[in-house]
Amino acid sequence: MITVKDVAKHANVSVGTVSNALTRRRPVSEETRQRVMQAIEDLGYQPNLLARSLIDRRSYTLAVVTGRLEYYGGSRTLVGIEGGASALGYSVLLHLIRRPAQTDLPALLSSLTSRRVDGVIWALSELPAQVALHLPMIFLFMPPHPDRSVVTMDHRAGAVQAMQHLLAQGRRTIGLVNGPLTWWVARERQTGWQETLQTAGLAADDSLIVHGDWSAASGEQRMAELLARRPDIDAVLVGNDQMGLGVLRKTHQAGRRVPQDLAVVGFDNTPESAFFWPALTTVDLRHVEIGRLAVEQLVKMIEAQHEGNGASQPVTVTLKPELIIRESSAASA
Amino acid sequence: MITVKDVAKHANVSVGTVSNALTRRRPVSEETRQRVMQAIEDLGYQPNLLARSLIDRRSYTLAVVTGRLEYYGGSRTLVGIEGGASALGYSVLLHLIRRPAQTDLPALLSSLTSRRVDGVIWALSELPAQVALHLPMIFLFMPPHPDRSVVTMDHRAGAVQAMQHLLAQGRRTIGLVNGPLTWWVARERQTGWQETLQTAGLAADDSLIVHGDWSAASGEQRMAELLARRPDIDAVLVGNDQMGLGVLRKTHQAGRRVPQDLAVVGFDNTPESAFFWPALTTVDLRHVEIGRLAVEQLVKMIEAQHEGNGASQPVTVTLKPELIIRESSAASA
DNA sequence: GTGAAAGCGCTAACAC
DNA sequence: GTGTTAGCGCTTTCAC
Repeated sequence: MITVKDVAKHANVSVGTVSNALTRRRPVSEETRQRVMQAIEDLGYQPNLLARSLIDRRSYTLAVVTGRLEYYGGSRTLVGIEGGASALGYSVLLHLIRRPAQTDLPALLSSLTSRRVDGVIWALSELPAQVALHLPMIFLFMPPHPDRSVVTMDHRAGAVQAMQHLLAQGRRTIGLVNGPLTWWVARERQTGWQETLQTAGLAADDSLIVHGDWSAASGEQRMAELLARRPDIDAVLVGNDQMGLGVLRKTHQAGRRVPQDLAVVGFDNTPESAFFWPALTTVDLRHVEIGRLAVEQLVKMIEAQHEGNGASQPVTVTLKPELIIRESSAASA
Repeated sequence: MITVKDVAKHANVSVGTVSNALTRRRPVSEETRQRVMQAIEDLGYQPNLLARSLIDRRSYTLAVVTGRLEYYGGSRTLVGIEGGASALGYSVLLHLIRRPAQTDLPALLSSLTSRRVDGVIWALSELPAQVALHLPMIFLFMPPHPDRSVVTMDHRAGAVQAMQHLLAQGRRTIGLVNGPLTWWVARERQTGWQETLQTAGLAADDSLIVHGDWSAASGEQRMAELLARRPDIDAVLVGNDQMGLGVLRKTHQAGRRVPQDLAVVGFDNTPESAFFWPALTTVDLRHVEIGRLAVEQLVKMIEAQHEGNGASQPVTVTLKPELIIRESSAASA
């Protein structure tokens, strides 16, 4: 492995000059710069970023801790994070947590600080017991909190939008195929569903609610139960598009037409949802933007801390979702 | 930030002893070990892995270079890679390449060596112009090659399996909705399609082939064209499940029943495919296993190199896919 | 078994 | 502008 020393010798300069030529932190005469560059070229020198990090006390690395990539939201958010990070000159260290409950979260966190990551994006609804205070962190998929920097989406508003749309289409008995209530987003959407019904003077009865696990499989199963219990429903709000797929399938099997007999609205706006049968009306959750915003916010915090301004004030950013109207929620025949 | 020095002082030992107590590379008396551990606890010491890496000349970090996560295969493979890596004590540095053609691949590679990653998993069909020879690398989504270590899937065999199944169900005029032929996997599957037809004494006419871009949208469009040109088809082999979704939708719109009038088989075995209408027969590509195997192979290469055995011989691992039979390919009525 | 000192590859501070 | 040297936090000789 070839080092600054070799380059310095080859270019007939000192190691300090090589460093200066490379980082431009101090001026170097154009002529020697050329010579250094030539030497670097000749020797195929690759600076050791680890050594530099040791001095700079920063690694230009961000860690992202997230859950199962099969959830569309998590996967898209990761895309946004990676894009934002590489645009800002940071690398991304990826940690996928399959079973948060069985995972030693504090140990993970200390492994991250050992690797001297500059910041962490915590995209997992489970929180680590205690957070290293000096490490800049952004939390996703979580309610706003005064002590934490959070980038989040107004899921409740999304549910309200979807419900108002269904009401406007003449629907009156609207079921809810939700995800598990252990998820904050699921609780928020349920509140939105409930509030809208109550405001409209309609019953938000518990018998209208079932809970899946976000999978298409569970959507199908839970929809069967809902249909058996409340055959009178004329619409369903579904926690995500994947469950929406299962709901559509079960509805067909039950001999009901969508949207004539039953309207369906999902969440996520996956690319596939436009090609379901019929095309699914859905709430776009702007996952990629969330990821990008999270990185930008995090990098701001890192820079601030590095300028010596100490830990910055927690910040909350809340995005509004967008309703995408397609065939599955057209007015009843 | 607190260092070995602080710990040493606090425990009344030398820094060397702290290091030995921590890494167990050299024996330390039980009594002093306890004292050191206590000091670490007291001070909340976090060893700096960067400094350690500088000496060890290894970072226990793997880089994965891959494309768009919206492709199911890429996303699942990443899950396998991360799982394998963390099981073996390695971290994963993620690089998502949106536009391979516009990306400076050699620059990316040298940034990786600058970060002193121990190895690279190249899960991108585009190759970097020249590869640093000393850096262990595994290539995915690529044909076997004598100079490269490749972990791959026998896509041709997958296509053959699917085609033989369709023939066994009595289908005779089988279209192909493929991905772009710029992708090796698409070329392989097309060869499998063609060979099976020819072996069966059936025409593998070009008019039976259309090419989408792997999206559901393109599946729908291309299927429309295929149906217009060859209304006589009684089955289609589709390059992936997402396009399969579009194909199903267009087929319904055209008033054809699946599977009675037309059988459909996809590739990938996405969880959703079992909930398409009707449930989609598909070829499982075992993406997670590919990722896991790739990491295991890579780590072997890294260890070998680190033991001083020099660069190891290139290895090729080829997995066989598995056909998952569902409703969409049942025998014609 | 433990301490002192050298050194991994680099940048920063201080000379000139 | 450039060279020299100390030192980032750690491991690893080499003494004892």
